[in-house]
Amino acid sequence: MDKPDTIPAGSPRERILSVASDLFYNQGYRATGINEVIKKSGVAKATFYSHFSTKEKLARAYLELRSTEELAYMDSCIAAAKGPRERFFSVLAGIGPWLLETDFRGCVFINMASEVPDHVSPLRKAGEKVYSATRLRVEALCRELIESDKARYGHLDVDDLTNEYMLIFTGAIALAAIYHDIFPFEQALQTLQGLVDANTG
Amino acid sequence: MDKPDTIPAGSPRERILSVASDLFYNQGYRATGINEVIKKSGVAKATFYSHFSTKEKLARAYLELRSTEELAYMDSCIAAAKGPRERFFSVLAGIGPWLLETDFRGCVFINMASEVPDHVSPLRKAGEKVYSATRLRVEALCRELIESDKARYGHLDVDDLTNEYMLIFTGAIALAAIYHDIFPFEQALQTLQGLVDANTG
DNA sequence: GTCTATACATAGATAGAC
DNA sequence: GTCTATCTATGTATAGAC
Repeated sequence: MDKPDTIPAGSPRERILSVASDLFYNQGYRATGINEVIKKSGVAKATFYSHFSTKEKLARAYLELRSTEELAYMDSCIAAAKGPRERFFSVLAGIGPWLLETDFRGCVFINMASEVPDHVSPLRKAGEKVYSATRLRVEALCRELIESDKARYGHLDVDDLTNEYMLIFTGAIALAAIYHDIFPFEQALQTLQGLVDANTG
Repeated sequence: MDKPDTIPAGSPRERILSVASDLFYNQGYRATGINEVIKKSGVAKATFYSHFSTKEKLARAYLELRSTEELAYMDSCIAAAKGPRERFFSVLAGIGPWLLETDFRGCVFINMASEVPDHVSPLRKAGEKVYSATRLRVEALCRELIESDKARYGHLDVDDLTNEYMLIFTGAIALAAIYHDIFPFEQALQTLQGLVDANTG
C-alpha cells in the first residue's frame, strides 16, 4: 500500500513534495503520516528530515506549491481566452476541468483550514493569500469587461461584480465537493452569465 | 487540558455526543482522539464503547446531530421572518450570527468531507443530505417570493434563483472561514438583494 | 546522502476486576 | 455502569552505523 512502487522523478526534495502534495490533498493532512510520505518518496528518513524538519514545514511547502500551481493555471486560462468577455469567464470556466481532474476533492486551502484549529497558523494564511490573489485577477477582468462596452456593461459596478464572482466561484467548488458532481459548476457559469447579461431598467 | 473539569449534563450518550460535536468541529475529526472525548465526557471507556462501537459511528451521530440542529435553526429563522421578502432573505441572514458563534470555522459537512477520502462514505453522504434539504427550503422561499408579487419578481426563474442562492450561501460560509471575517456574508446579502431587485428590460 | 534501530507519545480498541 | 491495565498499530522525531 505504501511501498515505493512508483517513485516520482526529480531531486529528493521534489519527490517528497510531489508525494506529500498528492497525499495531503487526496486523503487529508492529518490522515497522512510522515512515514507514508517517506516510503512513497523513496528517500531515507534522515534525508526527509534534512529537507523538512517538521511536518508543519512540509505542509507549508505543500501550500506554497499549490498556490503557485493554481495561480499559474488560472493565468494560463486567462491568457488563452480571447476578448474581454471570454477572459472574464475564463477564471470560473477553468475550474471545470480542474474539478474533474481532482475528483471533486474541493479547495486545497479550505480543506487544510478545516484541519487547522489555530486561525493564525501560517497554514491558514496561505489560503487567505491565494483567495486575495485570485480576487485581484477577477477584479481586473471585471473592470476590463465593463470598460470594453460601456453601453452594455456600464451599469455594472466593479466591486459588486467582483464580490459576486468570488462568492459564486467559491460556492461552486464547495458544492461540487459536497455533491461530488459537476453540476454546481455549470450552475455557476449560468449564474455569472445572468449577472452580466441582465439589464437595469 | 483534557481533564473533565467541565463535564456537560445529561445521559452518558448525550455527554459523549456533546463533547464530540464540540471537538470534531473545533479541532477537526482526525485531530480529535477517542481518549480525549472519553475524558472530557466524564464517562468510562467501556461506557463509551457500549454506545459507539467505533469512532466512525460516533462521527455519524455527530453529523446527524448537527444536521438536525442546523436545519432546525434554519427553520426558526424562516419562521421568525415576516412576509415573503424577509422570509426569502432569512436563510442567508441566519448564517450571520452563526458565523460569529462558530468563530468562522466553516461548514461542518464540508470540513468533514475534506477529511474523508472515500466519497461514498456515510460521513460524506450526510453533507449531501443537508445541502439538499437546505435547497428544498430555499426553493420554496424563492417560489413564494416570486408569486407574492408577479409584477416585481415575475421575471425571475425559481430554479435559477435557487441555484444562485445556494452558490452564494455556500460561498459566503467558505470565504468567511478562509478570511476569518464576516465581510463575505455581508457581500452575499448585498448580492442576493441585487439579484431580486434587478429588472429585466 | 543511505540504512536500521529506536525513542516516546498517542491512536483506536479490548479485557477483566469491581 | 465504574475503574485500571493492556494490546497493537502508528504517529513524529532522533541517533548511529555505513
